Amino acid sequence: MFYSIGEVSNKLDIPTSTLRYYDREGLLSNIKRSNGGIRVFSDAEIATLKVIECLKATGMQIKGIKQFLDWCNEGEKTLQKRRDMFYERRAIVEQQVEELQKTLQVIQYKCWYYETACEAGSEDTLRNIAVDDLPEDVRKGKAVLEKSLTE
Amino acid sequence: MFYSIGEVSNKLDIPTSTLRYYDREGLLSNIKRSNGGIRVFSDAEIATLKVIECLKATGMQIKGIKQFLDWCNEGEKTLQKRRDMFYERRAIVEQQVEELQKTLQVIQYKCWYYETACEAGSEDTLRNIAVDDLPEDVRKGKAVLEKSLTE
DNA sequence: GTAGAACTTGAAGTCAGGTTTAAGTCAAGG
DNA sequence: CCTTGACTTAAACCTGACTTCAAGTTCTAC
Repeated sequence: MFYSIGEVSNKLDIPTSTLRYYDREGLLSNIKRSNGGIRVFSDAEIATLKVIECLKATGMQIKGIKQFLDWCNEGEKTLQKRRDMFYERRAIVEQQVEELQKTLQVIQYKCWYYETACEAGSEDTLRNIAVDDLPEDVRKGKAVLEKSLTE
Repeated sequence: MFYSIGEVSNKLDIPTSTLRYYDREGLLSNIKRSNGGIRVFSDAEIATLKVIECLKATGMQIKGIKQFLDWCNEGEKTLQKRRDMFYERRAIVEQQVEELQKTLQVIQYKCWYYETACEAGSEDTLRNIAVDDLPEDVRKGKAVLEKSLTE
């Protein structure tokens, strides 16, 4: 139920220096201290840290995460703000997934390209290759790389 | 066929300062100069910049991208290294997509949570909610957040 | 041939997100 | 009491990826 900073560090695989940094930045504003001044993490802080990790994974920066956590502390009058923030995050993450999948297609084309080149021992045969000679699944990747910019 | 740094900046939407920075870091080692010393970008550099953007999008850092471009300049003896690099990148990006989709599920749960709370005007009803009361598509997101760490 | 826009450089500055250091304090076991 | 390991702080430091600055040069159009 209660954890030291070292225990939390092990459990969540976050360096203690980072946990202290988060606290310094106001991300753990409700954390209790022992009489001696030592941080006492509870399940509430564990939950907060998981949300922090999640928001970080969406590319949100510490400032923005602090804003959200501050809203949480302000109570129910900020419910809409928090909802809107998550709606916005959802749109951003959906966009990121799309981008990443486009990137993956290019990488897949490159994998095919280099595998073919390695088999042939040279890039020569690949230089003037027709689209029809490409495997179905790597055409899009090549097209992304060659998309004209004057349009 | 040939472009000034400003034209490339417009076409690819990359600041001129960044293009100069890439050059300084050795990412455009083959770029020609005019008699006056002004950079002359050709389609080769445009292609290089698109690959740079792609690799950056996979989270690769400038150093690693330079390594790859150096291999390209070393000729066909580095074909395997380049192939292996792209194989590794593919694995990394596939992992990133997975992670991002897990994150998206959590965000979707949070969207549902706050939408429900906003409708009710309060978080009270949400506090002791049973898993069965959750819409199918947000259960996983909640589970990710609540996954125990002691296992 | 001159104005003004666009280019050049090296060096310094910025920003986010931590990490490290130094000097000290706390908690548990012998 | 004393050691040992985990904790505390403020402040300095670090890295990556740029960006900005200052001072000067080149290119383009008239």
